Amino acid sequence: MDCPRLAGTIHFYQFARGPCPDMRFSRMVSKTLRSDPPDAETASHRLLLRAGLIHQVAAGVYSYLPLALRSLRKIENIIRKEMDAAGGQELMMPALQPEELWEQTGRREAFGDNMFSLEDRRGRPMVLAPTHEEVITNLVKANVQSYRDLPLILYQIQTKFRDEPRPRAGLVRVREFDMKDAYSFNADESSLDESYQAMAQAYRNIFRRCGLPVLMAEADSGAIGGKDSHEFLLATNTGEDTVITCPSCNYTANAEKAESTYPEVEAEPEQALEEVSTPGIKTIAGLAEFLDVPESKTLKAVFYMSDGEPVFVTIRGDLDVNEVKLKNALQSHDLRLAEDEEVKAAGLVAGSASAIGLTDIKRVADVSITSGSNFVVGANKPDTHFHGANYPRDFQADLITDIALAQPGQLCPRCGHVLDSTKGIEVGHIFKLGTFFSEVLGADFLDAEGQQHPIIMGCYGIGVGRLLAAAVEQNNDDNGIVFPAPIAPYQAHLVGLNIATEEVAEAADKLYQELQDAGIEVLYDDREDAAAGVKFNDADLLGLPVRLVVSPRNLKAGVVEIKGRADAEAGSVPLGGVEEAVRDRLAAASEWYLL
RNA sequence: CGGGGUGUAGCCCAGCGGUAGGGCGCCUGCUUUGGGAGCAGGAGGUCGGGAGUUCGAUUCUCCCCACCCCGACCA
Repeated sequence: MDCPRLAGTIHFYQFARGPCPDMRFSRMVSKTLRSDPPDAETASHRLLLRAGLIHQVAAGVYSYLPLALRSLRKIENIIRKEMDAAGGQELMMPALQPEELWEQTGRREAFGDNMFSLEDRRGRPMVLAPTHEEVITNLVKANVQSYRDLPLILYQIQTKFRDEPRPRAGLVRVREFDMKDAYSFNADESSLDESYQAMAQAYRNIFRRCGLPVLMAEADSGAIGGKDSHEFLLATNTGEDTVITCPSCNYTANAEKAESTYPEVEAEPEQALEEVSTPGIKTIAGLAEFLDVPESKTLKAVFYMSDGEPVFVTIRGDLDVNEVKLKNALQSHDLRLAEDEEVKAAGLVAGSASAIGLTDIKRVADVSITSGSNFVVGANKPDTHFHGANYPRDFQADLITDIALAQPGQLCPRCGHVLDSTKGIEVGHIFKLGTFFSEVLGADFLDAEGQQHPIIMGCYGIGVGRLLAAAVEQNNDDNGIVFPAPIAPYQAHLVGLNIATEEVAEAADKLYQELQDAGIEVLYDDREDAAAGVKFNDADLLGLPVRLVVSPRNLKAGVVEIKGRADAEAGSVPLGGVEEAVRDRLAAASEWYLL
């Protein structure tokens, strides 16, 4: 059908109002799906596809349709404002980069198959960048020579590429994605800390202004780099990460990093080491039951391969190994569970192994083994265990440190309260990098005394597309998305019922125009051939914050129906008062995050 | 990379050794309009790709590819 406001004026709208003009439903490219896409299992994947926001091109590669793009732009603009307010300068760096650049820092090998690579026409190896530390460090190296040029915070919002082993859950883990990455450059540690704190505060502001409650969690800082690292996560049922939280003192940490304490096992007089027959017992649970001892009175043996070397790990039976902590403790590049043949080759008896008598293999133990006594441990022969094993009398380790996985129900390391846990999607990560990149690439500055130092760096990322997915994951109901108002593609969904009748068409068109003139973003369902039920269901599915209904019934009463997406019941307002009512609704919906 | 699953119309799916069907959507007309309407007519398919078996393969066999889920992986 005709679209008078668009006909012949496409260019005007593109320039006057950005790439996405206000929209009539009948002209919108995307279609809503009547049924759930069968392959999409998580809520955000299902709803983003079904509502017509995204379209899959390949595994982990999506097109973003106009509705999604509007939402992404809103998120980006919130990010821009906060980054600028924190002193950031926006720039843009290339996604296409020479592979050589990555070889200089050793990260070509570190990223391995996770990096997309290609050749240009001259056969020169190129990569698609997964992140931009190399490029930005060189850029700063060329532009900064003095402490007077520091500190500096630079950021970009750009497409990143990572050839993930397993893309999943729609926009949650993809191979091409929109990301904001920022980098700080400082002359000393306290200045780095100031930049880090400024970014942390900017992040809190960003998520609040997006209408999204966020968890800021202590995080593992990984192979490269410094002391501090925090993740920002949205709590969702389907998150990839587990966060340990303390309801009392607000200690919050990724389970990869989290510490915990657990009740001390009562110390007993040491008993003699005594062999017991345990036929067919291979697990801690089975052992504890068979011998009628608590699991905390047993020791668990786990076998790993660390950079090709077998490692024997001992931990108290009621605890589990945190592989990230173990990897860090070993300074290992590649850590994995040992396979059966490797266990046999090392002369170990799976199910009945212990450190007793072991000397020709690297032994790591969790600190938990030092606080208990008279443990049940493996006897290093089949179907046999020892009773009364004690550290260090009966066994030792080459390295004893905290390698235990924190679990809900254990106690907070700060205040002793019982810990809780939640699943979440990581949407941001901030990080003190230190001088790794500036040293390798020679980004130095002269201090006030004329001394040369490597610039101290930090990096700060937000996954924009993933934030959209996480927002939908966190905000939906049986009927569809419930968009937080600040990142909704449009603020209002104007539905015309019986729109073929002249009075309704006139009134709805007029209202559409008035709302736009008032600066309210409106999606106008002007379809003549869609039944009322279709329109209501589509409105619920898209989940815009405010729904307005113009119909013969409402017109007769001189009103327009108004309903917030999250409201149970609709209300009505006089025709003249719609704009104000919409503003009230939007303001009410955003009360908490505008505080 | 290991395990499991799926590829048939824009979407969801059925089917079968004899050359393809339903629902939704789409087009035309009529009728209808407050929570996924009705009637009539119509368009739309290299049945993921290749090879093999067969008189004949969408169907059986083998190989490959793509996608989904679980795991590994995720500075």
